[in-house]
Amino acid sequence: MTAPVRRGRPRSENADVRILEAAHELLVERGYDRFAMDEVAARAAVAKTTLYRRWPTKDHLLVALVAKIQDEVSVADTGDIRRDLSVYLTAVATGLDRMRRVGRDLTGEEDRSAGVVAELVAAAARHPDVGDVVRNLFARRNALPLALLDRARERGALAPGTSSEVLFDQLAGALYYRLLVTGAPIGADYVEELVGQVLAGTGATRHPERT
Amino acid sequence: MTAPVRRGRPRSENADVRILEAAHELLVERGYDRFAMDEVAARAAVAKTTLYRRWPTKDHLLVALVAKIQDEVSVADTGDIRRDLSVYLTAVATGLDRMRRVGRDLTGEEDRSAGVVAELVAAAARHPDVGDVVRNLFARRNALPLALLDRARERGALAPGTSSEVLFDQLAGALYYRLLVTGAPIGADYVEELVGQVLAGTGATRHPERT
DNA sequence: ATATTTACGCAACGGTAGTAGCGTAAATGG
DNA sequence: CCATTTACGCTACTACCGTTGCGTAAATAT
Repeated sequence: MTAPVRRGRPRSENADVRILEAAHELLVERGYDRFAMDEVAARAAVAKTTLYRRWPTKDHLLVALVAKIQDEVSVADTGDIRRDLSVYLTAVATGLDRMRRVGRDLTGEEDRSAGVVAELVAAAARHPDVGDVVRNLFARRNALPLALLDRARERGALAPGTSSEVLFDQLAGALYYRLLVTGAPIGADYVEELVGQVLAGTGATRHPERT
Repeated sequence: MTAPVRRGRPRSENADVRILEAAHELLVERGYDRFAMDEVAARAAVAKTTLYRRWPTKDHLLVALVAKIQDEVSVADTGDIRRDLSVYLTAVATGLDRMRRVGRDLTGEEDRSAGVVAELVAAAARHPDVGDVVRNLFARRNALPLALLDRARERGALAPGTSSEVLFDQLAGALYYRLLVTGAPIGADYVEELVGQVLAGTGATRHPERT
């Protein structure tokens, strides 16, 4: 798949590794907004121009980094759609909260920290190509839970007319809305109530059905 | 309520007006990220220090500006909760889309523009006090539709157990999720489907009831 | 071997956010 | 009238993002 045999001096893979490691450290230490390209270059022992040869802006670098390190959220399919969704969304909420706190932990200073998710959203809005990466990221991330909903409908656990996509928007949207906009807490009880209320209209059985 | 009779030279109200006007113009022309404080100062014929005496950062200024100019979205209560919600959410979606395009219109250049909403969300995550302003903004903005849902439940058009707040999260959340994260389009048809699916579980009558 | 191509490091630069120091202007309090 | 207090304008400064120019290093092509 990849033996392009390019002409000039090849990119230093070593530099790639060192840059991404330094960036990872720095993101965790400082958060998105206090993250400085100059310091990445210094820590990776690389000229700043080498950074910009690979990623045109700080946003591009950080989105690429997050895309690389984002942990997959596993999806269980026990046949009990209500339970499976609760478990999945709770895991997502935990992950989001951890992302939100990145850069806040080691500094006892004034809380000017990032909110990585919010910054990624802004970066996606600033640069169309970053937006593509972010949307792709979420598309891959959401594929499994969407498939879960589709299977549930096929087995008759959801009303046939309901759209999996809209259903997922209701669930994930509520979480992100609270995280990014209202700042309201997202506890296990909230997730439970949300899933219950979303599934109430779908004819989901309160107890699991087997295929 | 306010005659504090302060000691020294008073703030120039004239400067306040000129600054906010200049900022408004500049935000519309350039969008959030290309908005430059230096240029605001120049256009308002004011020293840059005068800006920073009033708002500690660019984010603070722009959030204050948006809070000031945001247009109220009116809420009709015809007794048909399904219809009222559709109308309301469509108005919100239109407003959001207009906000998203701010700064893109007059430049034929490369599309690096802002997405005011995304930047506000990021600003709220960066500065706790800006977060307070933003949350307050949304709380006021959402008061009327929430009251609409409460009245609907009281008159029996919604199942008694359903939470207005969670219900609203499903609706607004789906919109903002599409706007900020997935970038999926938000048409009138989508709003219709969303409202239908959200209300399906609430026992909302398909035709209005009168009290 | 030599030419070509691409990457690297280095240094300097322009643009923007935000800060600091200082002299001056406009208000209040005695 | 005069001291005090706060606002204003001006200049200069630091920090960071992103760019440019140039000399050098490492690969391929002939």
